Amino acid sequence: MANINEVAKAAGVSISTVSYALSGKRAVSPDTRRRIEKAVQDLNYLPNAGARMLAGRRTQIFALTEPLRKDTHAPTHMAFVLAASVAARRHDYDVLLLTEEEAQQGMRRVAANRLVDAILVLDVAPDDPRVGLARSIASPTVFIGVPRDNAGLICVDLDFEAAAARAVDLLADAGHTSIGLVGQAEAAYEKSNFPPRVRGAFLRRAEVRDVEAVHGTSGEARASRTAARRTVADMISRGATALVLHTAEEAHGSILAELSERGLRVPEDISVVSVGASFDTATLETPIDSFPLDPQASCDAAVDLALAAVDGHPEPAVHLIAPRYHAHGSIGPRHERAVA
Amino acid sequence: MANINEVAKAAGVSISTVSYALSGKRAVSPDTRRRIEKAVQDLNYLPNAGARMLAGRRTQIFALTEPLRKDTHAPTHMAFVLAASVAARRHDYDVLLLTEEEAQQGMRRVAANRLVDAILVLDVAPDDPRVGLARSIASPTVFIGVPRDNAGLICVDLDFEAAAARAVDLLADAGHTSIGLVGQAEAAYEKSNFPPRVRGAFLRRAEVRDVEAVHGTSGEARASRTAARRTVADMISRGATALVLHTAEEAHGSILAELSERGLRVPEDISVVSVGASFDTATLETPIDSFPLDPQASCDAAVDLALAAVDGHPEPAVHLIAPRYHAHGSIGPRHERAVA
DNA sequence: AGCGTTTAGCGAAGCGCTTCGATAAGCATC
DNA sequence: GATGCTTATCGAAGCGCTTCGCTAAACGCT
Repeated sequence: MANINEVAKAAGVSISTVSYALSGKRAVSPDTRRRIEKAVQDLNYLPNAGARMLAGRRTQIFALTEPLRKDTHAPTHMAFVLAASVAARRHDYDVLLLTEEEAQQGMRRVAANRLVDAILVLDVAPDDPRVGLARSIASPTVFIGVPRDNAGLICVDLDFEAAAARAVDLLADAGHTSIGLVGQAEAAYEKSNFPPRVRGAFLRRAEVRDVEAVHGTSGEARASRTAARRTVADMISRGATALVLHTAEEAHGSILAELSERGLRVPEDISVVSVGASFDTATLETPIDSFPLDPQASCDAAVDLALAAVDGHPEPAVHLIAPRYHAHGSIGPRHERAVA
Repeated sequence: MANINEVAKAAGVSISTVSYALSGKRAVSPDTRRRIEKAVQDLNYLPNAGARMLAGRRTQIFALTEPLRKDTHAPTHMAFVLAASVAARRHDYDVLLLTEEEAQQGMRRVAANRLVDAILVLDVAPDDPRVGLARSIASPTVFIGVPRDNAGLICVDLDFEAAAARAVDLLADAGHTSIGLVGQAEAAYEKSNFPPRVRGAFLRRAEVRDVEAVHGTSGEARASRTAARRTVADMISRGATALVLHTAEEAHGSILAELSERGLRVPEDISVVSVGASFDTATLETPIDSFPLDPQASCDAAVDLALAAVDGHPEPAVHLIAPRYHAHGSIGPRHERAVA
């Protein structure tokens, strides 16, 4: 309610001194600073957001676009939204939500509006319409995910290729010579950007390591328990002694159930490692080694890039985040066994 | 990029005329209006958000607080966030996210800040700390959910009591004399505001209709498949011929599985109706009649109330939304049958 | 003592809008 | 033709801040 004028009066200084004391952009004597700080406390002063936007060049707001697709995994998405908000707040930024239908028109609006300093794009599709939009608007835009055509864009993502390759390496190092990748539903390979990246890297690395590799999906249009189980059963009958999982939590569950029903113990009879999971694989029925999705790391990086872009140092490039490995004892040496 | 000055120049009028033409707050001649509209189009003009906030009294932004609890059901929550955003946009409002940890301090901040015109509070707990906060800040605050102490607050919620009572009525009208309510996990009766309301209304209405009623939960700390199935099994063995479900989607699924495993057909052998579901009960294995949660209706109402409060007509009261009934043929007349 | 240099603070000009009078023109009235 | 109403438009003040440029005072040098 109080404004800078009242603070200035209370502290016995001019408003410009108050402004400089608060922003730190010019030196203010320790004594004066203390008087101003006291006045700020006493009056419970916070600078008016609108005035700040108008006079300063910043709005201290990022826009965050919601997913375009209806079938986005809600908990994962929430984790990203949360991580983005927290990262933004650490830099004194707020987050404005641009939802689905409004995402595109909204991006245009808040950019022209000068309502936000930058836009963060979540849940990026391979051919995302927001790519073209980003190129045509004034606001710096950071993609959390990598569209196919990313020339000139600022993108951040987990390095799925590296994660998949390291998963293969771990298994190959343990002596496995036949590895299965249980991937997402087939439809996801069209609509989302990382499933194909995981698959590609998996197959390439298997080739390099000279291990037999098969890829199977966990459903057609959408992931299903039965499809995932069928895929696993098939892989096992074909001699796979290790599995890389790139599926949702439910599918992880049913895959582990399938293994246990076949009397296969992890890691004694079969090794399992998860890639790009959005949940905690340690709390599964059988804890699973994992290169998880890292919303926080991604969003932290995205916010840093957004800030840099706001400051006029845009770094148009794909910034990949090194995957982190969480070991939970689900990888073991290969043992000969009868096919279950 | 263009500002009101350039528009005024292009249209050959003063800036105040442009402002009045766009806001419609004073009459502008049709001819002038057309020239201004053309200039706006040509220059792709949108009024600067900061300037508008400062000069006008509105920011055209609502804050939306995220849930405080970690165990909130993500898809349901997303539905509310989405519905709130859409409702807000219909009135030319944007939505600013205040997440968990920041929810309380953030409410204070954006209120003092004048960053938002009103605050919408989601996922309200019975003893929500945001209640006291709401009373102490300047921003109008609308609760989507009903805290225990709601004196002087503006609250919106589905009328859970009415839904539960109507569910009982439907079943009693169909001739059922023993009804079970499968509720949420026990912990939810402390942490959330509506489970106890549903249970209370269920029991009271059963009393009025003179039918036998039992209430069971679907878990302790958190809902579990097995607990839900056990509760159902118990109810059936005690002679229940109808069930009211107030559980999550997964529990609905396992309850239906339990029924089908016992050879009980819906609605021939047992009637089922769902209350307060956040998902579509028509797409379950067996479609179930439902009085669903209605994020859209709730959020529409919340936004209307927020707008009224911004305009200085606050309506401190609990506004209950009449439940809507979706029939899918899961209620039938009572038939004698042997206990399964 | 006289000089330049740094330091701390002030005043004022905007940022781009909204909104309050004021005014001029158009029209009807007597 | 003077009077009073409308109607359409304009000018200017002001929203609360940031920031530029300036001025004193204080300081250090020779």
